[in-house]
Amino acid sequence: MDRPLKIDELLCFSVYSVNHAISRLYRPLLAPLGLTYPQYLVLVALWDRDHRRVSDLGAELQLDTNTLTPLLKRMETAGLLTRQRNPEDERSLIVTLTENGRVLEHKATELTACVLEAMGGDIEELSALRDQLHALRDKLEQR
Amino acid sequence: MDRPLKIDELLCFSVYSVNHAISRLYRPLLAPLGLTYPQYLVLVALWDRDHRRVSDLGAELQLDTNTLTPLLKRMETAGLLTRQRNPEDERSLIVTLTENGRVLEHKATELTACVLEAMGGDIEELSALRDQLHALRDKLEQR
DNA sequence: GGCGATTATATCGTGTGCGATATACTTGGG
DNA sequence: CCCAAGTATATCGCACACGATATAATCGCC
Repeated sequence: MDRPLKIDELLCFSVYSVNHAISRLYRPLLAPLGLTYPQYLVLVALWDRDHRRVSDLGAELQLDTNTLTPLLKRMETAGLLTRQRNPEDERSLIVTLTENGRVLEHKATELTACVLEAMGGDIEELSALRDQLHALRDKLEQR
Repeated sequence: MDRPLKIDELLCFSVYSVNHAISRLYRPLLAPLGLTYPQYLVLVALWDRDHRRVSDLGAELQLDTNTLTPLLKRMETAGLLTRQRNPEDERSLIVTLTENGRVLEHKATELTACVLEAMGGDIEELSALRDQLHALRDKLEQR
């Protein structure tokens, strides 16, 4: 295939494009909670496992501290979490959800249902797509 | 499924995550050409169809002028394209590739091959994934 | 032909992402 | 015990995204 590819033929563009579409889908749903989409992803990670270091969060979300530090500071200001130096190792910072941050998990459940519905509602199909994307991500990361 | 989802179970996160992985893959490949990843996508669109209005580009790339205007200005400064008011309708702006911008298409061919290889090289599989993502994007947009 | 509505682009402010660099703390070898 | 190397987070600068708003040109209706 030597012919130059059109934009809609590029897998990378379809990923780019779907990512923005998803972000636009979440925006109005998250706005009433005072959350941005990346902030919501941080919360999802913290709801699962709390009281952990910034670098742990970063490893899971694939984000470095140059992104996470200001993001977490905004979330701290919003009263969703606390940032405390680890007494065992003063270099590291422990991120812990506040009651406010924990409570949002309930509201997020409806949100997930809403997103699922917007995506067509076929869980089998969407799970398969997710697994293919994970496989692709792993391929890209192992380089 | 009432159980709260973990981050790796969310399709939206896998898309988010793959998008960043792809962007990180392209970055070092595009850096020698002086391009960012979004700028590259603009070029792909322009290589296919040149001499068109900002809003046309925006419709194809799903970007509004608040993103495109500064992006295109940077590309104009870099000598990749020109921005000229349409004489037929002075409201609109016609974007045209310069020779410099057109020439990059050749170099991009190797780049596509490199990206394909990083993604595993199975064109059938990757095309199928792309088509699923397009279907998802269309579902999300029609809301 | 004038003027309000519409359209096309631009500007502003905020929030990510990320490369490069800085700072604070800990560890390990002499 | 001291200091160089390593580690964890922070800061800086730049480039997107995008909601909200502004500006300039055109259109349509009377």
